[in-house]
Amino acid sequence: MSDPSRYLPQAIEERWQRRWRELDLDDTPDTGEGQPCYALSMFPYPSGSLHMGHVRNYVITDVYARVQRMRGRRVLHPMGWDAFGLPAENAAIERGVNPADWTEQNIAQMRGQLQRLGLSIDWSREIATCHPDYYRWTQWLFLQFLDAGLAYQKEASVNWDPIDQTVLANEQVDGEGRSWRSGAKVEKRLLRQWFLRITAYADALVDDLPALTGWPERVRTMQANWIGRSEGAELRFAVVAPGGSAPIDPICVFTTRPDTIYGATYLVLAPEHPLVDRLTTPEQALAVAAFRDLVSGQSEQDRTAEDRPKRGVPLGSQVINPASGAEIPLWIADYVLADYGTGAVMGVPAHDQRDFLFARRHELPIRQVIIPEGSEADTYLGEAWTQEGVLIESGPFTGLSASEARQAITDAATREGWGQSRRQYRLRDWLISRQRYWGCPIPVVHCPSCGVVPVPADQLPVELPRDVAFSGKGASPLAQLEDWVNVPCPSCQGPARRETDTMDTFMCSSWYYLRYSDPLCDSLPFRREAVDQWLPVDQYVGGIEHAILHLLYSRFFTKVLRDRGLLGFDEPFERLLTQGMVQGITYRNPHSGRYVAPADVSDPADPRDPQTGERLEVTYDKMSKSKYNGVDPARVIETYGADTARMFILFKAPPEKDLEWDDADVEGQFRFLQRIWRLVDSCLQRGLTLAPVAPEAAAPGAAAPQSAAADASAVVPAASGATPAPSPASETDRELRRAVHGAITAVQADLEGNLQFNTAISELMKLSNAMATALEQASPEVAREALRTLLLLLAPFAPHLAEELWQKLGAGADAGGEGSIHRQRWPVADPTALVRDTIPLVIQVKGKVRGSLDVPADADSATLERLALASDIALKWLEGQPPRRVIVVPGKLVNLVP
RNA sequence: GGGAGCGUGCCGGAAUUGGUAGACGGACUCGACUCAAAAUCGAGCGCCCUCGGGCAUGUGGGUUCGAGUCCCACCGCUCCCACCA
Repeated sequence: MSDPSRYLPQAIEERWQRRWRELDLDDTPDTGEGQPCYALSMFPYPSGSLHMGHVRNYVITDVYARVQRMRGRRVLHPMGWDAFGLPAENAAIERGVNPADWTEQNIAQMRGQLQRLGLSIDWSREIATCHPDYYRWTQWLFLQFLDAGLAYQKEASVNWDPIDQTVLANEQVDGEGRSWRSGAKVEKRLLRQWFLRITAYADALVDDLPALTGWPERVRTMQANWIGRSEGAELRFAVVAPGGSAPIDPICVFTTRPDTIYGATYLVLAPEHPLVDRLTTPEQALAVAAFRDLVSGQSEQDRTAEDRPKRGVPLGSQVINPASGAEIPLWIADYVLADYGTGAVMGVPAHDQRDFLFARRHELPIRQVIIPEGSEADTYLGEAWTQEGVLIESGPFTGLSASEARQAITDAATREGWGQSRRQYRLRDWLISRQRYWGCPIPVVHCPSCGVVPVPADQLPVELPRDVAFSGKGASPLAQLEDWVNVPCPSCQGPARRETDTMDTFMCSSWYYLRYSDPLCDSLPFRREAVDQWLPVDQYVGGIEHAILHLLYSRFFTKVLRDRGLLGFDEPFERLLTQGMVQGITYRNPHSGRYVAPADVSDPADPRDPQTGERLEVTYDKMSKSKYNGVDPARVIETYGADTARMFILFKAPPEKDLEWDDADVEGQFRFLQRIWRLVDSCLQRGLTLAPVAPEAAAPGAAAPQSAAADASAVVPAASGATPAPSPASETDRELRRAVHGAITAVQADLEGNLQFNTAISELMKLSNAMATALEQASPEVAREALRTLLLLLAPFAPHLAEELWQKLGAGADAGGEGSIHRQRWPVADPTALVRDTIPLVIQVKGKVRGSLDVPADADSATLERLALASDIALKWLEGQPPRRVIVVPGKLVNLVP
């Protein structure tokens, strides 16, 4: 028989998980009392195994959800699967398994692993993006975009991932030109692709960022940078038509510095600019062709490196500077990008460093038109002057400040018809088509006579055919399926072909949080009343890697659907927590660069390479197979239990910081739970138990509705469900009650605003330490109050242990689940318990702490000053001199300044 | 180059937002229990010291009765963007 005095998590966790499921404890109350609260984790890709990053993510959300439930709110806490994607297709190619089957198996396995963590998830709302009853609505939403003119096809130079054999969106290529998934260097290809017009919402996406005060500043800045709005002007330069040829439209440039127009001494086009051929003179044709060949052979990476020499060739034609009237030469250069602005730049060497370098290299004139205030024009410029200043040599604008001139010149251009102000964005439209099988089919048909025809809504979903041949090469496997591809046109019934590209999986994940509000709805993606009840998400938790990708796309979707009248809010996620990485201890031989598995390191205090005996370098790194530094959550749960894993991951670091996984620390966390177990056990041995709570006082929603006052402040007199305040007799009782109610106040503060689980748990430790010494001397009522409170505060963090001890102590009259600790109300602090008769008053002399004095808690400033001056401390440090100044901070300190 | 953030014991990290720096935990040391080990319990744990104290929150300055917290400069680290005109 197992020793009842020992904490054996394995013996209790599964039992409670089963019991809670029977009681439907985690069901979402769609109606009833209490404010709705939506707690959401970013849903996982079903890779087949849960890793520590998942555990951290879901535990954070779970604790949040559990606390909100105990505080009387109706909580939606769902889970689902971001189930389309390449790994399934690759498994099909490599091992011949069907992607759908592979995905289903992985989901089943991961669902089991999640359930072992004791997460309070409403599994009845589970979704998977690869199920037809989900992707039917992804397709329906795509058609909404199409209908709104926000989805279109165009031929464009796009990012091609040579490993995954598909195109990618700009957001999915990192700063080094690598695919976010495969890590391959992407290539540029000219292809006809589907885009969503996210740029139409660029202003809204930027302008609404400041209002997202519940988001980390960092994420907001990243999004603003990514959208990259800049204000400037579009200016038109007339072309001096090459001898006798037909007149050519003026060339547009975008500039943020119209004030420097008089300094424009040449104009550059991107080598790919469509006008290049027409503007090249016969003498320059060879040179231009050669240069364009050179550029097209370069990778994006080589081309955009900042420190490269700026190469280019003149086209032979001239344009007219619209402000000065000067004829200036036209060039092409590799430092001008075809897909930003107009693909054309006015060259102002004196006031743009790139233009400066280009002009020097190609001996183009450098004309200074802005000088620092109070200085004179330099005869020799060492570099471009890019800051503010005063205009010179600028016709009627000479003498204006640069900022005045920006406005004045733009106004003049508008008046005279050679330009106007313009906003430019770095953001490009979102490329959503993928040449892969395992994704949501794009629901359109290409008809030779009708063009692009949407599949009618009543024919959705366009289902993925199950049996296809996976080659992994070239076009989507769907294109090979003649039976599937050839369909009658929905419009004219003539022969037509289905679109064979599928959607970027980020399309599926851009609206899943909306579906959870109404997961079974089969007439719409969701009903307006359901989505408006639960959304926006109160607390969203996920990794920083989605700071731009998923979070930007989801904001875009929300705004479009709002404009279509499908929902009634502007932003999907009210508060966002970006949790840090979980890192594993990593051993590396600094000479060979080889990684060594922790299991092969015999002495962690002096880690040596088992082969060479060399000293190993120790770091904490993102867990990965190649570094042998992964920690398997299943193993941790088996060894220590889910409660320990949950507590550890929350305690070890603040949630948004990276967390260094260390088995020794996990051990320490287990010891804490064991101490609580023994604490309760010793109470039971002495016959101390808790009385069952009356069900009507316990059930959330059934109890008095959570009032605004109770929500806003922890420090209100005990409400329903709380024990009547015992009248403590002894000093021990008073101290214990102070510890208990101090803990309630502190934990409450840590869970409000910023979620500081680490300090909340340390408060629980302090309380349990205080109870360990005081419980036996305390009166039974006070001891019971302490026990009850400790377990209630512990319940969201260690749900199984808290429930087990709650029941052992007899607090749950477990009928219909009302007696579960997870149906109890969150404790409310009693402010009178925190009151003390005397407080320690710090005595400072000249700002240095010299001691402290016990003084009556309610003493006024004058009394405090008198007490301080009369103290031994003052006597000693003032050496009889009266202080020049006395600063009294009531309740805190007295500072004597001699 | 532009932007955001960070720097506190051996380590992870606290510090009511200007009021006793180092909460809580880990590691470590000593002690109790034990034949022994583990577990558990108790004590210690920033540095220096002549035991009165002195010095300490990356460095240097400033504001203040009082600065980890505010201001200026510098050093170092992390992340994002970057030939974006």
